[in-house]
Amino acid sequence: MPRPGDGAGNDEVKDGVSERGGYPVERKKMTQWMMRITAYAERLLQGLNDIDWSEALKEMQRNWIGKSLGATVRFGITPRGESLPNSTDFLAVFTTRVDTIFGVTYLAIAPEHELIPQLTTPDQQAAVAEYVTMARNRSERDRMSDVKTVSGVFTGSYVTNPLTDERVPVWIADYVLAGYGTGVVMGVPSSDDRDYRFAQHFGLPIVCVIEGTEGLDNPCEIKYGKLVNSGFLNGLDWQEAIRKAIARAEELGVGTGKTNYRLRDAVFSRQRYWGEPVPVYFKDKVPYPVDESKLPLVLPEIDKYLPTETGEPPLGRAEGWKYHPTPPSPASGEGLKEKSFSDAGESSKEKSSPEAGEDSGGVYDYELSTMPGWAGSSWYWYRYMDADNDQEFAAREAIDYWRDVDLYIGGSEHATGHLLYSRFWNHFLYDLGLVVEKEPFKKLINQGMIQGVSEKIFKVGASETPEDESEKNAVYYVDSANAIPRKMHILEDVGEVFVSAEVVEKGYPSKVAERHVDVSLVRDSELDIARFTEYRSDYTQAAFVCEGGYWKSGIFTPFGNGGSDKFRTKAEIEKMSKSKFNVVNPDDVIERYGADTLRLYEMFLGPLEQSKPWNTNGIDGSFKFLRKLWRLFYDEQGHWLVTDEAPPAEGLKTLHRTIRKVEEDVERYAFNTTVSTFMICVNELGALKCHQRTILQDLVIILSPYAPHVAEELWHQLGNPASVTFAAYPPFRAEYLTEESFEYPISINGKVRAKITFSLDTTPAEIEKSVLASEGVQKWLEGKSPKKVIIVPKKIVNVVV
RNA sequence: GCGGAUGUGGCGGAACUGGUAGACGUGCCAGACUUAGGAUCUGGUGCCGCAAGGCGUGGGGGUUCGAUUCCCUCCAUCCGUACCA
Repeated sequence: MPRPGDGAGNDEVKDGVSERGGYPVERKKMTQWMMRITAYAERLLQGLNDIDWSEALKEMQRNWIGKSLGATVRFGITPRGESLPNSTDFLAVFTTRVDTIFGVTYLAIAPEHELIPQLTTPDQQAAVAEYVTMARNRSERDRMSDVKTVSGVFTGSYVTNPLTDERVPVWIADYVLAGYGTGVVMGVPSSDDRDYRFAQHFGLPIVCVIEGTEGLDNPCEIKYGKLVNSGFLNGLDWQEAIRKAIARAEELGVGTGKTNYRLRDAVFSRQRYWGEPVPVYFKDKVPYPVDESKLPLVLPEIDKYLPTETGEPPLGRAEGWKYHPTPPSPASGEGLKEKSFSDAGESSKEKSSPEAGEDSGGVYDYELSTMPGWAGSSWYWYRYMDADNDQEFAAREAIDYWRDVDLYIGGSEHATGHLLYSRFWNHFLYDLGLVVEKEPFKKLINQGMIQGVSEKIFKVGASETPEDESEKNAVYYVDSANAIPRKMHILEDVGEVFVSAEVVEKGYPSKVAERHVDVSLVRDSELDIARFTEYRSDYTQAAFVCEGGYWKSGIFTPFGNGGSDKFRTKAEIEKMSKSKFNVVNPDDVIERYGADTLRLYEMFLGPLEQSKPWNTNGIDGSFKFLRKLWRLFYDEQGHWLVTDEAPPAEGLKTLHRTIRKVEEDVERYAFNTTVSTFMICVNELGALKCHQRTILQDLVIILSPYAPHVAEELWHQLGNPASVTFAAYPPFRAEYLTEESFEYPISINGKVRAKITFSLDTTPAEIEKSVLASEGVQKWLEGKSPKKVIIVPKKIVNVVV
């Protein structure tokens, strides 16, 4: 997690604060190592088509990469009687909707745009300077949280629309982001909501170019259609118009088709201690890679894990941590400055000058920043393939054998972080020829999150503003007869007032604030006041208002309205988090029921992908199941029940039905139904009083991945010396499941009215005959003959009347 | 706004390619054994109705002999994301 003082990438900043930790983020210029993930943007996008991941996750990555197809068009800067200093005579605009170019009524540029000084006319100088300063001082956070306010300023200059030859004004607006596209937006108020708001606010003209938008209150309601008022684009469908507009722009030499990505390069430096040191040293401020013979570079010891006084990262504290190059090593010492990483898919032809860092002595400073967490997490699975290899990250044979990850089960919170970086690294390693698969994770399942159930109480007057004194010690109750809240008691010496959730729901006149309470203090939505005040000694003098009275110092004072004396909490489902006091520790469950029960219960809760609140109601079911299983082996007095008799047909049928179902379920990751299958199996074997070794031994094997501890124990009790994990999985045998007859549900007009059993060799004609003759069906026919009889073998009979 | 997902008993959920809706578990009701039980066992339990029967998978419509499942439409909830031009 980043801490104050760390560097963070764009992707690690959210709403102006660090995504993890929530620290305020400040823009600061510093030299950073970056990973050029943008070079892989297109391949990372295309690769998504080849992997079996959830659509939600793929979509998140697609959005993050943010590919947009569009065009850059150059708007000529109208001479205003003086020449521009930099001979720049146009403003380039990136747009995904060139087709609407006839609707452009202004251009908006980012407040950071470098041409602002040249574009500003003398009479607008003051206004522009003021606006730019204001926009700059607004923090990232303000700019993001306040998206509704329209602001901007006119530069005084005009540009010429190259496709229409129209003159349009240039404005500065902070809704334009300097970092995206060219930092210039062509304002089309009739087709873009932001442009529309901007034009409305500043009274700029609005020209409708999409058929059917003229006369609408807000023309942006229709964004796609045929073009109108658009010269040579008139009558074309918008997509066709884009092609034609680009062609025309290219022909005139005023623009080109262009692809843009939202994805940014990733900052790879961290100004903290714990992380892999970057194997780079500096000579005359130029970075050089550390010679391979000196790798791995190990973190030096330091006295304090804090930045140095001069603001250097913690590694700056290491005494004598310097690089001493090994004498002559022809391969080493290429200046990194000279060496450029090749673009994706191309190999670098550039060679740096060999003598750059070739030194045989001297002492140099190391890079002081360390690598981020994803330096390791982006490729670790290759180490699993060959964990003991200390020569390379994994031997070629190991990689050829294991190739990629068959199934990755992970949370969707890693969608645009770890899971994107890993794909990026893997593509890079693939390009270097070091790995054999382009995509690292063939299939990915997002497991649902186990959420917490938070309990909240309501505190009166907990807002920042000082409360009205007369309200401070007042207690209200709801008169149940007319449901009007009444002010009844003024309490003496009351520290705080808390109000039961049911009272708040019915309307409590004072301002109340929600506060989390530890879930262990709540049972069935009732707060244990005694334990709460014990745990929070600052609340010993607090009053707890319930429907029928209030508690204070352990004494209940009734209101006389017959209401409850229970203090209710409000339950809410949230992420489990210490700050929400809703964390439950599985250790408690294990302590009480054992790890197998917990494991089974978690699987039994529901589908793997679904999030659900942690609720131990029903955990007894899993526990009882394991005890029933045990009782197939031992009776209540602890006598061994297993026999070596030949297994009965019914028992074999149960066993093999279970084997089949468990196999099917594991294929579709439906562990919840697997557990219920085991429950059915044990219930049936119990009813059959089935204690034959042949059956129980196979059951133990198929159960062992799901309840490993008890399975292992029973396996040994059965007299097997080796672990059950080495036992051969029992093959499914269909012959035990053969049936001679089937009980047909007989439905009349789609409603099941009767059931009749037929042997499987009964012909449909015979079935129809006896069904129609049967009492149950005759009753519904009321003498009429049926319109139609549908017989689906081994499924259903439907009689249409 | 955009994108993704999910809606079934009191609760968690099952029903895999259209074929007995509610498996399994929990909860609840009744009973057995018990001095007792957070133990065990048996029976019942979608809703309305004394019953016959009717109604039921978020709402409305459609396809079909038959729809939780397929199509259209609307609603609700959750997650992600956003001045991205």
